[in-house]
Amino acid sequence: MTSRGELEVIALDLFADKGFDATTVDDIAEAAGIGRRTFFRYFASKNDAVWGDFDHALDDLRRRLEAVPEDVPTIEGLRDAVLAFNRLGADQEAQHRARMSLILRVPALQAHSTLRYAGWRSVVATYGARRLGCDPSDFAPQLLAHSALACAVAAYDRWLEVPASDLSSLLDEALMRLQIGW
Amino acid sequence: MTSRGELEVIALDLFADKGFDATTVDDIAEAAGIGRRTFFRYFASKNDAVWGDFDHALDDLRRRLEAVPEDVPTIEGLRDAVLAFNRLGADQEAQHRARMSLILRVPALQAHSTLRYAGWRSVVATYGARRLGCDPSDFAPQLLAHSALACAVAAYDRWLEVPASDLSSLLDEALMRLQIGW
DNA sequence: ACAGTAACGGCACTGAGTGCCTTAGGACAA
DNA sequence: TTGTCCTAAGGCACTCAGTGCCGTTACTGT
Repeated sequence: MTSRGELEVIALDLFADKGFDATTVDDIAEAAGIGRRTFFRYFASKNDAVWGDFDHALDDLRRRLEAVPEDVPTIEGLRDAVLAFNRLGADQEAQHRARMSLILRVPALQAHSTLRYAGWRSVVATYGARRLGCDPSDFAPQLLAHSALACAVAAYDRWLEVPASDLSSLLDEALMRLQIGW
Repeated sequence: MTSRGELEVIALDLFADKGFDATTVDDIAEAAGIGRRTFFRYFASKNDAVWGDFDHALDDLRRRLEAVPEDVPTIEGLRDAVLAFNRLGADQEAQHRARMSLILRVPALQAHSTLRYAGWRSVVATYGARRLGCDPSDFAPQLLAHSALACAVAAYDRWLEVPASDLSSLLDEALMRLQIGW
């Protein structure tokens, strides 16, 4: 009996070892001692194994955004929430780097990430709509969500590029740009 | 003898007819009267058939950005170039809508688009670096490129969502936001 | 002990993408 | 005309992700 979390660790280890593309689902299943078919009961795709329980993590972001007081300006509240959402303990840093390096650097995962980011954008658009007094499907909150995501991804990309960099600072800098414009 | 362009038209027709996922490469090859193997000599993947000659189109954007005069503010020059790049003749509108609808609405293509967008971002980052007096790999031009792409994609998304909308106006509005901030 | 239910996983299939190798056709020199 | 070379074409066989179907195992409550 292997839990979803354990399976994720096994997969991540193999990806780190052999690379994502060179690791087959058979490899993961064999390493975990489960059937190949069972892997696909835990994860909809090989790609998804890298994302852990992202939907659950999004609940955290959603709660943080819902808790932003009305008197805090929209973008400042967004920035605070995104920074808190992406804050890591020193012990998680290496693991998170490995995970994000896969997501942002392996073409197959880079492509797949777009589908996962849609959930993130939806959460941000809902917050934006509340603050702007409109519907989440309106142009403004959608544009805000796309733009905020762009800032976050650019910050992550930079963080991976520069080993000594601080993720929080980069996110802060990027989202400050979102606020003040170019 | 079928050219790449003709093959693209055949593929797009089939995608419109049966849907992207339900159309196999075999279907396309058969409709074009070529071998399945030959299809993959024209396009690296089924996804790429939707994109036409995007690399060639990017050359156009690159030239427009290179031609932006020094005395035009960075974001204004970017906005002018992006608007011109995305200007359509009335005869191309329906076709472009169909193409972009596939790219932005079919999950497989939505995912794949990220890889194509990288080229677009690279062009914009190069422009940004020139105007900011730094390297294209620096944080600022990368952030600018990510942010500008977010605006463009959000505008396209809205354009597809609202049948009567005007793409140029939406791009203009989104890139204006990039300039003035939130 | 037994029926019901959910997880497990084997099997066979589809479809994308790839490497290898053969063949057809056009260009060109002798 | 004939031989040579080169390139586009494509057949074949393979890998691998993902899926539907179905039998089996194991755990639950009665």
